[in-house]
Amino acid sequence: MKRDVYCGQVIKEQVGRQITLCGWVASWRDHGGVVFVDLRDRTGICQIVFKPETGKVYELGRSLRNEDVVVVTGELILRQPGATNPRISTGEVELIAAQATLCNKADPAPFLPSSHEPVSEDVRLKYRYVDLRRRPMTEALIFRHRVTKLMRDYCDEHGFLEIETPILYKSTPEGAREFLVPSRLSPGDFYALPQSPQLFKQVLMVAGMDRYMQIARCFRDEALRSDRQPEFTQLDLEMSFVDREDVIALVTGLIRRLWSELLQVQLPERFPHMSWQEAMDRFGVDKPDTRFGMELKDVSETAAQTDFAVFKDAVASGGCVKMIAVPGGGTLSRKQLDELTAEAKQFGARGLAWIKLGGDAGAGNMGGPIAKFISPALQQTLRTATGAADGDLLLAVADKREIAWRVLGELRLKLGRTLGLMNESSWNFLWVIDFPGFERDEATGKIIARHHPFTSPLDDDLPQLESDPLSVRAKAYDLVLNGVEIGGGSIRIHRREVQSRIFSLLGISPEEAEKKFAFLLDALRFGAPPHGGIALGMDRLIMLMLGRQSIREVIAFPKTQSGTDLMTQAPSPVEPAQLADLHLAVVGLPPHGQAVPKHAAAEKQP
RNA sequence: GGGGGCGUAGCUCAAUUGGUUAGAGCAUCGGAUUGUCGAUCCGAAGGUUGCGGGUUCGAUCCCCGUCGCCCUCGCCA
Repeated sequence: MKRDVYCGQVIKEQVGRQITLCGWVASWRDHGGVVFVDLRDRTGICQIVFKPETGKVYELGRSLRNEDVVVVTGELILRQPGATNPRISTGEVELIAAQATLCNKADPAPFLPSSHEPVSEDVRLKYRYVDLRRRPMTEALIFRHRVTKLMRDYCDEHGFLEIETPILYKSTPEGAREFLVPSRLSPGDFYALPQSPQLFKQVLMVAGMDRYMQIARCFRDEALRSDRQPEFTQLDLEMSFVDREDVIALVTGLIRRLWSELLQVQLPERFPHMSWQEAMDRFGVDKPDTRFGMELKDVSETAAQTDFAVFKDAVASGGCVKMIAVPGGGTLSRKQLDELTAEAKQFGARGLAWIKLGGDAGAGNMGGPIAKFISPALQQTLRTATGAADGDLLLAVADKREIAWRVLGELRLKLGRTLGLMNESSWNFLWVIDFPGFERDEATGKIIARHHPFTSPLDDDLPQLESDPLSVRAKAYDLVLNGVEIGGGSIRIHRREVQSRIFSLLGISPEEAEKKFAFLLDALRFGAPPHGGIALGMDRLIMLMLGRQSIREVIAFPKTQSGTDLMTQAPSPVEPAQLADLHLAVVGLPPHGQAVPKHAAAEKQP
């Protein structure tokens, strides 16, 4: 071991001692007689001074360039007064080089980790090892380590066992599209990579493990987003003999500890709970951002009395009219309103009605194309119902309930962002509970499980499972932070007859259920305790804790939006012999050897 | 699969209405410089304007195609 101390951790107490530092040249300044080198490692930076009287060591110091790797030994001294650098933690000391070894001369880096200039993301991803030397990235990985460590400690203190579950798993084509892995030993058969360890953790409860946790990798072959990767990490939990509030209390405690120890923020002992129904009615989404108001108001009754046909027809045909009041929105231009309308149409609305309060129409009046259809008395009712005043803007959607929720929910978020209504420094946690257990698939008309088919219905709603399945609520819960879903879970079904009723409701025949979930159904027969759990999205959680804009900023080696790894060039073609071993043939593409990896086509010739 | 944005030197960006030899900062290379810390000064080198085609006397600029990255809808808890 060459190193005595990390660059960022040398302290004044070590002044006068001979110490050895190892690291990368973060910057160099040659003043002819004296050369300064900033040496960087994962902890920070320490200034090295090379002086002419050291001969060869000085000459080596002069030759150092950015990102060279060196080991330097020398005396740590206090800097001269006035020569200190308050911008780095070690700015009051410096190392006078007495010996130095150049471990590896570096080629000029594609970009400099110490530069303040932003670098385009594809370049960063291609040279990720350089990118990870940048302070924000190093800090993100260190922070991530602290989060997982704390989670493991917390779970350990609460009696959880960390148990690994298989990555090579059985295909269960419910939910997201799966990644498949061909089996060499069973020609023609495939494993799937798990979307989550859901069924294994339930089986572990049947096995009597009582409390299971895992920092689990999950795989989903779906479109990517700034908050979605094809492989991502969850804190996966499952507990036996618990009910909803037990899981919620445990996770609340974990989150409070994370915020307290890693962010020095004290969160309330209990996070607000909100039913799914209330979330939709007030915010239009099942993961409300409660950092600002502008809530949805149902004005169907009033709207039906107006002379505006769109409103009357919507209500008459079983739909509704919902509004949001945009504070100060009266100043929006016609162009901006047109853009909002276009946005509304993108989310499924046929149109967007708007009313300006006061302004050109005069104090206490309403303006805009539909104002004339609303009598003064009804105008007053709308003002009261929406809480809007002169200078504000009312946006209205008249449609089916689901469309009105969606459109106004999305517009609310967009306007909240652009108008700067959100308090960026607040942490609004929220448990959303009482989700509907089932919904109707728009395309097929079939009843489908909203969460997954092993979610237990609320005991009170069980009697109406067959008569009115869409009214059945589930023992499911989501944890929402500032409008982002960071976790979700449920109490599971532990009785086989209830599971059978659910399968039958979902149109899954006993034979089909047997084929897909035999092991789980077996397990439920052989002594299943009541159990439930939750999974927290690690990547999103850490992204939010650090205030980053994308989960790629908290993942060491993320993939691009097209699922490629720019550093390793995965995925890539494989040798014909490999395919033959797996009894696979690639069809529908140019013959092997002509097929060029998509991302390689634009590569420049060397 | 649909919509949008971007692509110029190793990196970050300029380049008038389509007009002469495509510029700057940082990095790199050479030189100067004994207290800097985003060092400074002098000099040099560095370009198939992602790729292919088209329009034009002339294309970084306009058009078509294609590849890549990002955002977004669908999709996905």
